[in-house]
Formats: sequence, structure tokens, C-alpha cells
Amino acid sequence: MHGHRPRGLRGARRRLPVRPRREPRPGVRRAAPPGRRQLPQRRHLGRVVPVRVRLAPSPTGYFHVGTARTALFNWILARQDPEGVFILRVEDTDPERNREEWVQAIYAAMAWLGLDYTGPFRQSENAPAHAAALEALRAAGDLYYCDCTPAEVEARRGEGATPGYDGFCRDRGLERSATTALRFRTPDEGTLNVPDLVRGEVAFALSSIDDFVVARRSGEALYALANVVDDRDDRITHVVRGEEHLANAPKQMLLWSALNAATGIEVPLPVFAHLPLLVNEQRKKLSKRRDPVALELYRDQGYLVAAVLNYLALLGWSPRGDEEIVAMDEIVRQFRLEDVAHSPAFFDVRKLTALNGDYIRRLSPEAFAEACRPWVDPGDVAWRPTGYRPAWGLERYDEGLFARVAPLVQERVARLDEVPAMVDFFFIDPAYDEAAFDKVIRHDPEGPAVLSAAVDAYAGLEAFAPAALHAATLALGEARGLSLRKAQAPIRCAVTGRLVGPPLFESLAILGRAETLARLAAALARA
RNA sequence: GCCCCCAUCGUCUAGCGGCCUAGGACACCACCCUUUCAAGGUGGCAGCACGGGUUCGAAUCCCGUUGGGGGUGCCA
Repeated sequence: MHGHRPRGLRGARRRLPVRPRREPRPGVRRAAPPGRRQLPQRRHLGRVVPVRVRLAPSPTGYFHVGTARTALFNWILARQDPEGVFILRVEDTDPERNREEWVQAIYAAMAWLGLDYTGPFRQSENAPAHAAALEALRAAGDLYYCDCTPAEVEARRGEGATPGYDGFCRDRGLERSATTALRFRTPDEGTLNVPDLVRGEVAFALSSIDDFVVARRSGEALYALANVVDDRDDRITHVVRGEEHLANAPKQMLLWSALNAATGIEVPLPVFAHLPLLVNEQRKKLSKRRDPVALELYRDQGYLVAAVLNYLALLGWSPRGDEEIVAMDEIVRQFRLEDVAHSPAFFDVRKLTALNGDYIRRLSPEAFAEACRPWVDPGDVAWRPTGYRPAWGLERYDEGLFARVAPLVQERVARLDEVPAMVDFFFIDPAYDEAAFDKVIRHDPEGPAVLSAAVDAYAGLEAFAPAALHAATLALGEARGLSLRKAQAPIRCAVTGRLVGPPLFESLAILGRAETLARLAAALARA
């Protein structure tokens, strides 16, 4: 043959993670939940084959929320099979467009999501196998050299003709040179049915599939080939990816079969599942350029990973019953590719945010306070939103105090990044909202009067506690014919700088008598 | 142009021939609760794209129309 020995399953030999992992290996797995629903089992040579799926992102930009959903669905599938394997393979062919920082971003995103995997592997590591596959196919007569430029191909294309390449060089018998690329000879007639678990079978007329390029002039294998070789080497059983890849499926099947024949290694073809696209309000595919698609962005804004995962699962799929907030174990138990919707889904940040608020409220007070640390603790934290630092320093920050305040804000935020603005007055002098200050203190004659009455009343309080503060404020308001709603406004503004915030009397009690009185006096002075 | 996919409230979806007077969630509106803002509670608004079939019966099956989208790279 051609001296080419395809590797077996990716495993011990080559398959060592290419980099030391800095983040702790996320997630725990193994135990598949009881009562799970299985993927239709795949058999090969009479044996049931464990599910092997993969995520194959290219490092050409931020980690996309759509990629996150694809990752999640693949991960779920692997989890449903006690022997299932989920591989992360970074498709880093095309040196022109890849950047190392983006591959790091892929690892970071996966770590945050907590989706554990086998790998990570890099497509570039498998370049020798790609070259060997190219040689095997060429020797078998499946490939031919072509020196047409894109412009020439374009110029020859007639009106209404089959798109793509016209087969001009098919029988020219060109040799390898610096100006020849390698094309795959595709059949001209017949139909190819792509088995797709979400859509059923999709039929393609072979006449509509052109002789596509599998290797550049430089000789390097292109995605079209590398992807198939890697999936074969990895013994992938289910190719689960976005719908934008649907048109690639028949080409990949053709290549896969040709590789089986050319190498004499019969690897069963995978079955496909093309997930509906995630779209923006204009119903266009989410784009890295116009839409907020970077997963990192959501983490920075204080979305909880559990909420993000839950929301992603709801895009194109839904749990049984009326409850949408579902634990991951339950999602794994219920998920079936066959139930995935066929139509594109709008990525609705408002719904994500609402779901996130729900998740925040379900946190224990301790867990909530801990989750807030990157936003409130000026000390050392494991992670910080990009470009953010609390507005207060260590000397003013009090962890115990924040723990007492946290429950007050927990039910008031839908994102963690809203927390600092809600608690800042505990750690810094009030940053006055001047419009608010004018409204309820400077330009309202009752304002200063309420303030000085509060100074007197609060100073004489036996216990500086919420109930007493409430009663005192109610009383001083009534003395002026003011509702509690009206009476609390100037006090809140004087002490917190704003008109909205956590419950006032609890806040004052936590702040303490001395500080409260001082702020009341300060506000009176600047009125 | 050509190939392919898709079509239930504004949005995400349930529905897989009779349980549908079409269910839930987000958003929106009203009311209640209330020291602000939220949260919470109650109620409301709102949908089967259109036209033909098939059937005793269609949101559900078939065909067509229209409308959206994806692909059409020596990108992935």
C-alpha cells in the first residue's frame, strides 16, 4: 500500500493533552443518571458501539454561545451512555485565521461551562494522518490536481449551471506543482441520503455536489478532509453540530467511504444531527461581528453558568411538563436529539436574564454572597470580570458586613454585575445622584426638615434596629402629614445617594448609628 | 442563479388525527402586597402564514404558494 497505517482510536499514544491545564478539571461525570434515555444504539460487527461525539470549534474568535449550545448537547449525549466519550478537538488548520489566544479562550469557556471532555486535541497535531489520507486517496484515483484559479472557475460558470467547480481539470492529468490544488472526484449521478437524527433523512442529488478542494496548493489538507480523517480516527459515531454544516454532510460521507475503500480500514459512517441555528432579532445567523455572542460577555455580566446552560438547553429543545427551570441531571435524563426543534431560535437575552434572576434567587444566602465576590471583594479573587475593579479598597471593605447585606439585594438583581451599584454606599461615601438630591432634598422644603427630624429621632433611639427606625420614621412623617413613602425618600437619598436601593431601615441598622447620623448631617450641610 | 432546511402568541416552545374553546415560559398591561426598587400573588392581551387535498374529523398527514434562513471558499 502506501506505507500509511491509520491509527486506531485516538488514545494513549498521541492523545495527550497538549497543554497543562490551569483550571481545575471541571465537572464530575461517570455515573449516568438512572432512567436515562438512550440514543438509538449503533452497532458495528454485531457489537453495540459506545457513543463518541466531539466538539470541533475553530479558534477564529470569541467562544460563541451557539458553540456553547452545541457543546452542551454533545456533552449530554456522551453522558447518557456510561461508556460515552466527548472529545474536544480544536480545528486549527488555516494558520491565516487562527490565534493562540482564541484557543485559550475555548479552553477557558469549556472550563467555565463545566463540560468535561477528552482532550483537548488539536487538528494540526494530526497533520501526518491528513497527509497519509491524501496520499491514499490520490493513489486510489479519487483525487486529481487542478490549477484553476477561483476567477477562472467563476468565469466558466454559465447561467443557472450547477454551482461550484465544473470539473475542468478532471482528466487533464496534471502533476503536483506549486500552482495545483487537489480536488476530490465526486460521483455525477444518483442521490445521497444523509441520515440526520433531528431532521430525518436529507436527500442530496449528487449532481449538485462539485469536485471540492481537499488540499491547498501548498499541499496542506483543508477542513473538508482533515475533519473527516479526524472523525474517522476518533471513531466518532454521531456528528452533532449547527445547521450551517448540513451541506457539508454529503461531502463528508463521500470522503469517509472513499477513505474506507482506499485504506482498507472500514470505519462505520457516523450519523448526523444538525441543530437549528441561533439567530438574532433579524432572524440572521448570530454573527461575531454584529451580535453579542461571546460567552465571556455573559460571564462578565454576572450570568450564572447553571442559568446559561439551562437557557441554552431551552433553545431548540424543551423539557416535559410546564417547568422550564430544570436541573442538568434531569435534562440529561430527558434529552433526545429526536425531540430537537427544526427551526432557528432567537437568542433572547431578556429571557436569559429572567432565568438568571430565578437562579440567583434560588441560591442560598451564602452561595449568593460567594458568587458576588468578583464584583464586591477588592481582595484576591480567583477571577474578575474583564476590566472591572470594585470602586472601594480593602480598607473600606467588610466581608461580614456584605454577608449581612447580600440577602437584601439577592432578590433585587437579575445579574451579579448589578450588585456593586446596589451596595456601594456601605463601603464608600454616598455618590449623590444630583437630580435625586435636588428633587427630594434641595428643592423640596420638606426634605431638610425630614432630615433634621430624623437626626433627632435616630439619635434618641434606644435600639438602632430596623423596627425602631421604621417606627421613628413613620412617626416623624406623620407629624408632617407625610406618608412613609414620602418621608423615607430624603433619608434614603442622604444616606445612600440614590432613590432606589435595598430596604432602608435594614440598611441604616447595618450602617450603624454614628455613620447614619453623620451622613444625615452631611446631606443637610450641602442642601 | 443553484442546492438544502424551516414555518404554532412579539420571543422560546408544548402539541406527534379526535383529550385544543391550542398549554407553559419570557416580554407587555392591570390589580394586590409594599419604606424605594425589586421579588411574590392574581388576572389579562396575544398564535396554528396562505391555498388545495386526504379523513367522519387536521395545528397535527400530503401537495402547492408565500415568506424566512443556511450553503454555494485553495474558511471552518
